[in-house]
Amino acid sequence: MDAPEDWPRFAVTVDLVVLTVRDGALHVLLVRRGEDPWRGAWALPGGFVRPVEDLHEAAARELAEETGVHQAAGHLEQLGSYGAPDRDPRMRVVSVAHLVLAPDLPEPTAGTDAAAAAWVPVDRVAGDELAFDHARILADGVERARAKLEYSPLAAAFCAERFTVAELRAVYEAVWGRALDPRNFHRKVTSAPGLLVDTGERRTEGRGRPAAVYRRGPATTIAPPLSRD
Amino acid sequence: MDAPEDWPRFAVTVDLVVLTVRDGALHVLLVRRGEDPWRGAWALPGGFVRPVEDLHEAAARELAEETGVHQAAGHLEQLGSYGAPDRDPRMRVVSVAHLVLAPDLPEPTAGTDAAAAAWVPVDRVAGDELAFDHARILADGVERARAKLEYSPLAAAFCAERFTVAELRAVYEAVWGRALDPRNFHRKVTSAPGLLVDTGERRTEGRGRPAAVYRRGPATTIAPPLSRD
DNA sequence: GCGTCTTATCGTCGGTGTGACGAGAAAACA
DNA sequence: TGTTTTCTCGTCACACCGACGATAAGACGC
Repeated sequence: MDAPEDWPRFAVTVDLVVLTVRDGALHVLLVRRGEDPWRGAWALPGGFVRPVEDLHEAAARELAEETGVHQAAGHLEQLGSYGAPDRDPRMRVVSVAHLVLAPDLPEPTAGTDAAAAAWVPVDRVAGDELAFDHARILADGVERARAKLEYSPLAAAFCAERFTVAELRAVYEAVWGRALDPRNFHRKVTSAPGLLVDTGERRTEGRGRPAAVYRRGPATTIAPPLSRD
Repeated sequence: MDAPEDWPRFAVTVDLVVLTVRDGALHVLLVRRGEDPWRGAWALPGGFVRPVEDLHEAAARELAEETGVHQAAGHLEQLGSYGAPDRDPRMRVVSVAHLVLAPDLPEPTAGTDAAAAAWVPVDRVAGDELAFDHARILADGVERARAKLEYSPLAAAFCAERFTVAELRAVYEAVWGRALDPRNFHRKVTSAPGLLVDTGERRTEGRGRPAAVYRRGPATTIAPPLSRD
């Protein structure tokens, strides 16, 4: 099977698990499907990969097009591919899922394809109300995010460019669903080499002593890792 | 773009990074291409996904067909997808790469498609002698394997069903390319709950005191992780 | 202005895991 | 029988961790 007519034809899509932290809870960006199948159901944003673009490009493009989110501020990585033969009743589709971690954003803008888009707390998404196999993709994405916070500086992708230790801690608490000791957390992240860069700036957030404002440092891993036990 | 004629058609393949430990070194299974493009170059084994099979099934099938390796003994997981528009000059191909960790096997059996197959030490694979983007896929697979040994019981996938602590340590040393202290390694793996099950059996390997023989335990993670520093 | 509250930041302390390494156990080999 | 080799168990100093006390520095109510 080597002639161009011989290989099975697939449609290839990218689906996006876009996560953010709002009001102390992890949220995922969902769109409501306007077409069959699964018309009216919530789904992950996504779309077809174009004939001439890389998978990563396609994901970034769909992210901007369909959700108005620009990758620059956050983090985009490939999550995995899903290609069960019957996952889409119309045709054979392989979806390359991507994970996006974004700072809290004003409001989801419904894109061209989607009837509506909304941030939904991940623990309020019932598995059976998502289209296709998106419940599994979402679960894999959330688990990936939870695991990566342990040993990577990725939590900062949920924050604005300048942030305080408390804001960073709030991200961990939201993603892990668990309260962390502010003193130990402060010690760990400030002592991890290259993780945070002190801007010298201070910021007072309502009550309490003003907090130092940091930027992301050059570190690519957190050693030793934080523990989510 | 919703009619079946509208979406771009892709070929979807699975490529396999099959790793094993031989003679104290990490080896990868390569096949020599018998057809253009890249005729005569080494490549990762792989092939087209069939119209009705899941990606994981396709990887397991290609593994058995093309290399004679049966997954049962080892470990098979998805590594990631590669879909640069120009990665195959013939057509638009998205490859879903999989990572296989297998015990040392007698000899690679050249499969139907491949002119030849061979175990090659990974540190002797020159990047520019691999077909397509397989050098990058291989690098990603090796890095995934190295990282996973830290916190998962996956090293046992490189061993036979029953193995000694020294054999397990040899796997770590081969994959990480670094000598480990036998005493500290022994302490860590035997004290990690659920990692090893003592079979009661002993085995004497040439000289030295006979070693206890273990099977894999039910643990899915190693806590605390081993460190490869 | 002055206490009070709240949050940020720094320190302390006991427990635990770690790497470096010593020492004994149990085999093969000369 | 001694030597060598490898496996296995201990020891010890050190780093780190979680729990938590103490202090710093702002806002707030009066």
